[in-house]
Amino acid sequence: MDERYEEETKEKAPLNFLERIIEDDLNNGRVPDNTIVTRFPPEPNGYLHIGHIKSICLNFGLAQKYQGRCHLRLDDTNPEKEDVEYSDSIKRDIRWLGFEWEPYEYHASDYYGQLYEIALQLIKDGKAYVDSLTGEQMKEYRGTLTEPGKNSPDRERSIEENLRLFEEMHAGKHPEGSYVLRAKIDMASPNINMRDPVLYRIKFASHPRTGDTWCIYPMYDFTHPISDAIEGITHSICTLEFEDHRPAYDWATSIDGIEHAPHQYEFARLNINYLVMSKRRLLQLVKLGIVDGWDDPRMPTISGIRRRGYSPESMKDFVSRIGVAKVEGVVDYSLLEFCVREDLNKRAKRLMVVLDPLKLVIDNYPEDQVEYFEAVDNPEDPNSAVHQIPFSRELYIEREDFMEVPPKGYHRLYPGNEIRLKYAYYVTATEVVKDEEGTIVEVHCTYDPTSRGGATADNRKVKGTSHWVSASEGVTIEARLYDKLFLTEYPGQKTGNYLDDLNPDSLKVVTDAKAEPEILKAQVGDYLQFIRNGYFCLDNKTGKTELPAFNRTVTLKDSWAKLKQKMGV
RNA sequence: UGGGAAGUCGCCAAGCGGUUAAGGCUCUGGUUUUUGGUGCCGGCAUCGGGGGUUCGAAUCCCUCCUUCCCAGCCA
Repeated sequence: MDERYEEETKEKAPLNFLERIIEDDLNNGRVPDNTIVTRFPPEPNGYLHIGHIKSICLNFGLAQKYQGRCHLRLDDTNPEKEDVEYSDSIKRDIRWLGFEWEPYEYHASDYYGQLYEIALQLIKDGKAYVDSLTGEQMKEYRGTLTEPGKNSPDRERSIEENLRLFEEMHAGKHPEGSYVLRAKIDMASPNINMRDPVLYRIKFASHPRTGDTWCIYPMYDFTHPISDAIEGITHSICTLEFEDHRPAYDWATSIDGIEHAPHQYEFARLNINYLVMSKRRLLQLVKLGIVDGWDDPRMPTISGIRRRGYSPESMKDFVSRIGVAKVEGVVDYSLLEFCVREDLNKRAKRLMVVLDPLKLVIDNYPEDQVEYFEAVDNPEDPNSAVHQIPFSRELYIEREDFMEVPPKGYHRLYPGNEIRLKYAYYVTATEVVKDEEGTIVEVHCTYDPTSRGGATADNRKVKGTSHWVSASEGVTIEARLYDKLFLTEYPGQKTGNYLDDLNPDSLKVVTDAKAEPEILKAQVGDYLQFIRNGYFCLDNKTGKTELPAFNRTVTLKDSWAKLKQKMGV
């Protein structure tokens, strides 16, 4: 009825700058076959981390949105650092996120032959030369940020000589470091990347894919743009630090004979506070044994995230919420947690698990009786299944849920107070049993048989509801309580050493948590909520050995903890 | 001091000469609740500074300031 309303609901979500470019290109016929082609080009020299998720979602997402395609290209031009172990993990991680590249899987090494031919052509055209400067000398000749560089003495070497030398490099006749092939561009360029960049270096290293076929390997600035061109990439999206390389990219895609000219666009990489993301630091955490491996649940690697219990859907949602721009910012860790909680709240099966057990004895409950209560698997789901929970005279409740002398605002169990045991009965604490040291070892209470199911006919209210586990029927599990790996927003900012900011309590292992028997049905990959404690998942490594181990994905929001802190309790 | 880029709420981020300057997270009031969870309702910025153009500027121009990236035979 209201046209304006109609229009508003039809209104498109705002486009990010890349979508705008693509739509503009599409609308102006600048895209061959009207099919955009992107690529995700990781170097197989480490595990993918959460920062890569942004790039993956961008490249695959854009291709999906505009009905194009996205290639997976392993950028393997440095055999010294790369390994198939990494390639395998990269593929596993992309698939986990729900993206598929088949049949478009490529390797930069697929193009070594073509790259070599192009290099030869460049030499013949007088656009590249073999340089014998040492690394040290090259640095000197390169100049500085403010001073121009100067030409290498080899810059005017004859084409024949260059050809001969390059072929000899290829044939393995020269040792590593003796020669490189350089582009002849401009040693006085204000852009250092254009001061005759190295195209090829000699490396007598065995390549994971090409073995010992090559002893010269092409550099990124040469390989990447040409790989893009060969594959028909239309939009080559990378991070901001490559902005300075765009002229080199354009130089390479303008080489005679290269028909398709893709374009490079740069976006700001993802930064999240309280996290370290560089491959160097992640590798160090693994090597120093600070974490359990690349897939330690505290690691921001995709494999760590997966083991921690984060869902791929929540990660994609996270990426879509942070947006895409050229501003280098730092996203709040709280947004990440929000996305995980939001998704898990909708899908996690609820279970009662007591992490810090305190025995609760119901004095007026029949000694050997066991009765069952029905629990909803997921109250967020109107069609949720249900399961049964055994109840008995002796139970465990969370130690935090009882206090002998409660502070103001505490409405859990304390002497004389009545609370609800979720799904079961109302109980009132009557007596406390302590050991010699004065620690509470047992709480006694009485229950109201008419409150069966957790409500009474007189409709009287209780302020607290606790979860519980039957002492006789419950099972013991291991729970790994993960917290942030770092204590500060920007690890290392103060001392210069990020290891100084490690959180000593980033992992607490509880080996005597008590759970309702239903937990034994949990499978790897299931999303669980331990009621009032947080989201958990069965660890995907230890599986079910003696003690099933569960990893805490994230806690529930805890406004009581916040209140307590504010009151200074 | 060379080149490249960026500056809109505590954090992301829309906005593209005329809007009460979207939205999300955080924070914060209230409400619902057999999870102190969830849900629901509400609160929270004049756009890095200064000039100018214009009837009108976050949006255009000038200038200053701040931050980030670049001197691997890494990617």
